[in-house]
Amino acid sequence: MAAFDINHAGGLAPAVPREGAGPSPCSACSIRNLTICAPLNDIEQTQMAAIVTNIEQPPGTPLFDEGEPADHVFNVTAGTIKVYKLLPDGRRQVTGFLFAGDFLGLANQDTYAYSAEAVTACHLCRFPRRKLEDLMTRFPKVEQRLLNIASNELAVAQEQMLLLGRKTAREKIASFLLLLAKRAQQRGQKDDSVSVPMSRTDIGDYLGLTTETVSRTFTQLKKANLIRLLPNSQVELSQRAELEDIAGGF
Amino acid sequence: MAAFDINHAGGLAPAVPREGAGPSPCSACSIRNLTICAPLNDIEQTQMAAIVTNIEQPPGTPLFDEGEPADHVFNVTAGTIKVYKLLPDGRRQVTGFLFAGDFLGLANQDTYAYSAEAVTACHLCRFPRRKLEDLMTRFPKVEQRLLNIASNELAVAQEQMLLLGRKTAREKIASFLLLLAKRAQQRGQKDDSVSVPMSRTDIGDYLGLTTETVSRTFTQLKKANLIRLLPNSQVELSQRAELEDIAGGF
DNA sequence: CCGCGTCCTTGATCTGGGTCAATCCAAAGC
DNA sequence: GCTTTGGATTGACCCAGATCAAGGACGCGG
Repeated sequence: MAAFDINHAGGLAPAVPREGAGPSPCSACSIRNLTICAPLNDIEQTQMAAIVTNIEQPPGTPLFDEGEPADHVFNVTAGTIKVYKLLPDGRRQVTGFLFAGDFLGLANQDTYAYSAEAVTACHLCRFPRRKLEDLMTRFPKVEQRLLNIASNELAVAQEQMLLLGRKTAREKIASFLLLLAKRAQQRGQKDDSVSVPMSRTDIGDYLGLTTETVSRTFTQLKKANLIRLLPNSQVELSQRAELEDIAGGF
Repeated sequence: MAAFDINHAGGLAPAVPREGAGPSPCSACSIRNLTICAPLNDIEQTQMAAIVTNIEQPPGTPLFDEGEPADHVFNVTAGTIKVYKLLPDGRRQVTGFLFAGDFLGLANQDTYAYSAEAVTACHLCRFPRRKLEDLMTRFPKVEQRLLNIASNELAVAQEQMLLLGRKTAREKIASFLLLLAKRAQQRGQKDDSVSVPMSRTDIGDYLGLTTETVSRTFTQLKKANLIRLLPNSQVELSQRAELEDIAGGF
């Protein structure tokens, strides 16, 4: 089916609507309960499916860039996306990593306020923004869901500000690993080890650190027997409770 | 009318609904076009006014604390509020300052995800959350407005992450002053000088710096003739263009 | 007008994380 | 197998901003 490995995490069934697979191609979507489609019944879902395009995004390719006209919104169905902002001299801040079920592209201006790029190979549902807006006035449930998603993201953003402004490198890395673990759990993956598909540079740009500091902090946590670095970018969280303490600033 | 000076900025007419002042006390509200009430007509506005309580908040007093049941949402009508998160050892991250017109208290959990405290004397409209939710299902316009506000705040939060993660102290202070100026302009205030009602500590906690560094950076910008520190916590932005360059990371 | 408390500023010193510079290592190709 | 290549790691050194420590200024109550 899928011609290439979508996700290091593995084991995830392709959540993509297959063309003509039934009355609503989305009914087979394994992550539907995580997305904006969650509150819709079958008939409504079909109308949603009518405006959606399924796209594939190879690793390292841009989905859109900051400043481009914000014509589409997206829903990640498989893979990992990073979103980031740049300063003129190239300094970068990754403002988030997105996984299967995450929504992307909310903008109240007519241009994107940030850039988005595939970290791993990704599948996404793409909605024309205008048409989704039309659909939202018809289905206020979707708008409610979107408001929920937005306020959730706001809470996450505030947590991230606390991290960026006030946490040490050690606390940042611990928080990051636990966040990945929590997100993976939400998607129903095993939690004995976390997939860390992004580069040290991406992690640094997410946490306000350099690659070197990220690397050093990983080794430091490894030497303290709090984590183990496994093959295939897997990280085992050996002492979850202690990591939680570090991440929480205790 | 108002017994005490609401705002260092001065010149702002009390935006508070006075009891029994007319068919809809909110119709006199000078900042209505900034708030969630903006899209409502007179009749709808009256229904909104029926669930609202006007409250006063003396400087330095808490509005609510992180973890408390999130029973109310608020709209600032005058003054300055700070919202922040704490770590167990007392490290603080101020995630935002709120001014007249700003909305506050959005939460998708049943508890507040952050604390809020008056910086200056404040007036706010308080809505019981449950009742506002009922009202939103009746007036989808309000829900739309709220989604707009939320996505706007998200964009602001991402900008702040860029600041916290990747900007220097100098760039942070320049960005901060310009943000205050922009917000003041939105509220229709003169823009030759900005009111900076919050303490150096609050500014530091907002920008991920210490008071000392904030203070030193202010003097540094002053010596470079980019700003002037005036009485009454006013700051004159003498070289706006150059400040913009610094803030933007050029 | 004085005294007091709070915040702000300034100075001296320290340090966590940045910078610069080699390796190291593993996957991909030959 | 060997080489290439792009991260990842590690080491040596540096510096922006933190920390520690005085003063200074200003608003407020008496």
